Amino acid sequence: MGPVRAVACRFMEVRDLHPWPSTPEEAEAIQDRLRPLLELDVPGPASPRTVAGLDVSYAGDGGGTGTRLAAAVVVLDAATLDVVEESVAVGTAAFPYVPGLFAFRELPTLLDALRNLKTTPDLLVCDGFGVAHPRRFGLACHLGVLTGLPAIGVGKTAFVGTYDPPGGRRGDASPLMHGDEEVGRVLRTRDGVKPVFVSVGHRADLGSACRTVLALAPEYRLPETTRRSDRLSRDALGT
DNA sequence: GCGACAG
DNA sequence: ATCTTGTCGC
Repeated sequence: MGPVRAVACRFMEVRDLHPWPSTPEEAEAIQDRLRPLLELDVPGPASPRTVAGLDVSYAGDGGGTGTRLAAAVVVLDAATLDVVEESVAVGTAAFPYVPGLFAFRELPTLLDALRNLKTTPDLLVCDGFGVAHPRRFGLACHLGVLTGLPAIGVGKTAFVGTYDPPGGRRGDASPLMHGDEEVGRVLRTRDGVKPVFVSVGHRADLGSACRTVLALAPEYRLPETTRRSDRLSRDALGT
């Protein structure tokens, strides 16, 4: 029983705990039920050897249910940024787009892509947020709990929270505050370029998450993990 | 009450 | 997310 099973079994186990939601109320209830399973106070992967980037592309309108989509996972060697493994899965949007319930749209197809992986990555880098979420349970949290793997989120725009603009140089960061809690960090990955929003999802700490994101983004604003998975998912749609 | 709101 | 032209800059 190899790594493939480790991911697949984890998903099956959790999926059996609840039916797929058909209403926003049911979806919120699932988030509330899974949130206690989060492990947030553990030191994140200090130096992950392999890091998986996940992203989804849509064909046509990306608002409703049933839209065709492609989910891609690209595993990189964290030290060299070389591609270790790739996986793509096509499917349909499993839920309408509702801010705060975004994960339910692409989760099934993302898990399909993860299931086909032979590698068990040391860290999942998701497109979106972790605990920087209205109910502290964004996509990175959901994926982390379902797979049992350390997971973080990297968002391109703010969702919840307030912050002061970080310094203008690469590496500068400022806390993303929600109430009196630091739910994430606004991190500048390139001099003079719009920062990204990093938050923890599962089994990771914010400091390690930011260091890893910086290491993954030596040249461009977005980490190579998301750039690679974005390209792969786009290609899979044929467009 | 009204608007804003990850991808 | 996706629909889209040209344009400024490294």
